[in-house]
Amino acid sequence: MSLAQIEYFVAVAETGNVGRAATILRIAQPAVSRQILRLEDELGVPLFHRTPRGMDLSAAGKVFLRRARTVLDEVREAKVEARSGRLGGALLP
Amino acid sequence: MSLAQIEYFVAVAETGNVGRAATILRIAQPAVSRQILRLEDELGVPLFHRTPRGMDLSAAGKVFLRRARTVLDEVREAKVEARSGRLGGALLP
DNA sequence: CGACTTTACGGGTCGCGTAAGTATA
DNA sequence: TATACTTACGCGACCCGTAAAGTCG
Repeated sequence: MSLAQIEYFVAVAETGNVGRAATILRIAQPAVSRQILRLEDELGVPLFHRTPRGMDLSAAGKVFLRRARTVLDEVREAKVEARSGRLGGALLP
Repeated sequence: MSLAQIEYFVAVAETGNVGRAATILRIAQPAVSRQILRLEDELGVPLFHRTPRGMDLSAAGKVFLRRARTVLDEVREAKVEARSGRLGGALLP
């Protein structure tokens, strides 16, 4: 699993559409489709139900989405905090 | 930034030693050293102080370590939850 | 039929491992 | 000189983009 896969997954989940997610991510549709498939393969669970109109989150997908967002948020915060030297909520001597 | 870089960073932070971290990670030392350098370069902040006896966390490194552990924990939980189909704290019909 | 997703294929990039180099007490 | 980190180099794997194929209401 990679951070890129998690980003792609969130984008597809939010748009319900691989093509639209790809546009937002500024990459081609097959790249997004492949990484979603690879992610599902690694997890062993489908994250979406495929319909002729797009992608619909499965039960496992809904669960995964929460964690995926948390991961991306934490990564963003980690970057900001490390760069600014700010402490993360705890006081260290 | 990649999940591998975060894993390597945590391993080095916990061992205080690139070589030992590499052994734990079952990869060669240069691989670990390079990813740490690349991570520091991306953040623009040194995460460790280099000493003749190993690597010592910098202030930024200590801050980053908290977030790094959270990220890895969330990723682990995401996998487990998605595979088991368990809900993440919310009740859905 | 129509919109969407998936597979095939070629090229560029990234990461690892081995080996050599650098630095400090 | 001993220990640990860093750079050089060659190779394999991964990812992307374009193009073609498959799927389902």
